[in-house]
Amino acid sequence: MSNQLLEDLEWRGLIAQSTDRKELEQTLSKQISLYVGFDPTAPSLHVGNLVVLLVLRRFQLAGHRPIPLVGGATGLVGDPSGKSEERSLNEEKVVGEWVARIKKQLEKVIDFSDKKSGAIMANNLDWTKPVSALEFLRDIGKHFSVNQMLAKDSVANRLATAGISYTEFSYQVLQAFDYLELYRRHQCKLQIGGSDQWGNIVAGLDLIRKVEGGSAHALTVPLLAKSDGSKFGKTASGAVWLDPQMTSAYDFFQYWLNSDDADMPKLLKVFSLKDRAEIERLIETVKVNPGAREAHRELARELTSLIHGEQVAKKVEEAAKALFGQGDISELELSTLDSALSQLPKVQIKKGESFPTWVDLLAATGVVDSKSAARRIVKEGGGYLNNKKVESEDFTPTKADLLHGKYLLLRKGKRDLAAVEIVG
RNA sequence: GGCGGGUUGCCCGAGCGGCCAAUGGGAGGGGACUGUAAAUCCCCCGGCUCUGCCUUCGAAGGUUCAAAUCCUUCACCCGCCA
Repeated sequence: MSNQLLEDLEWRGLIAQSTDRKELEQTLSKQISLYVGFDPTAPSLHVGNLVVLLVLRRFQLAGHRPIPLVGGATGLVGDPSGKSEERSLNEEKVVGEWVARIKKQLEKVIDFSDKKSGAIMANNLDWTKPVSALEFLRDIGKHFSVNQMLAKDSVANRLATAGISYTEFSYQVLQAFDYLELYRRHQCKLQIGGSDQWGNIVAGLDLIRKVEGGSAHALTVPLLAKSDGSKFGKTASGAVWLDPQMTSAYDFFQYWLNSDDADMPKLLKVFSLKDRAEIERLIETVKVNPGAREAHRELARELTSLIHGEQVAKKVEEAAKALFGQGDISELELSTLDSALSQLPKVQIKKGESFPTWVDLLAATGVVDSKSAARRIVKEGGGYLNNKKVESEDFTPTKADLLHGKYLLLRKGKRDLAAVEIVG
């Protein structure tokens, strides 16, 4: 089974580098504990983090025990890997809040209830905070050669350019300490991370060998890039977050649905927990009938269900169907409309209040950033009310424009939607 | 610690006293074409009470009728020297 897991990962293109493959296979022939660390550098994880989180889930599904770790400690220090400049430190209190939020997200993907392979949540602050600086230097620091630390890519790159503080320089020691601690506490024998984490992970292996004489493994996942070379998981408005407050379930669903056809094989392999046969079938549908976007839809469904729950996923999909449907929007039933619009950004206007002008409405709902932008959009013919183009800036909607006497549907461009609701 | 170079709009990067809201590229946005895709073509891309006004060129002061452009101080970065 172990072999099968690695083979599957390989097929999915999820292995960038690993410690000795044979030994790793052997280790995986029995149930092991393995860990992945997530540093709280933001209030939420984003779809980029999801890649490695799903790999952790794949290991769990194969019978192993995952240990998702939130970096309550490492998040305070800052990982230099992949960063060209020193980062500013976040307040301890803020990081603490982020830790709590990220834990909740981890719980959505990883199963903690199962007895046999139930996950263990870890926070490196738990074992890092009690250690005094002196103890740390004597017990841990002593095992590190600065020469080797300097040779790590993450450090060397920074030395060659923007420089690095002692704080960030120490990061790899902290992460190594984590691995050692998890090895001791839970016999954790494998750490997985993005390919930029290789150096940090190996630092942990070395430490475990020196201190415990034990052997542990490393596995890294390639960093994802889109077929056009741009960074994955970024949109105009920034990263695609897992937190519904930061990226709505609707936008989350749309993100996958609108993925480039050329990226679909890769996206399916990396993000879908479906089996190989099913994924290959879906990839085939992209080739045969790309317009139907069956694969896009399936992936959007699967991931939205995973992160936002099945109920929400269904609603969001229905909303999209209704709002992008061919038919006349005014013919939608009120209940359908209620449900669909509930997923969109919305402003409310009190009954009896006069309507703002078209430009003001667009700006007020946030589909455009400012009134200037709204004017621009209208001038360019990109503003739509109830799916009909409105080209006059100071057009003012009237009651007659309301759908079911209650809603206005605003759209910018092809797919940016918002709603106005009459209340009271 | 000394000397030199740098800090420009989302990013890169021109500008080096008025013609500068600031050349160019990328990212992004709208339109056309399509499939709520890609590629391509056209257009746009600080804000507002929009023929004008306001805020931007690391920060704060100053010189000048006028500063992103000159001067002073401060902060940060990058080189070379110690």
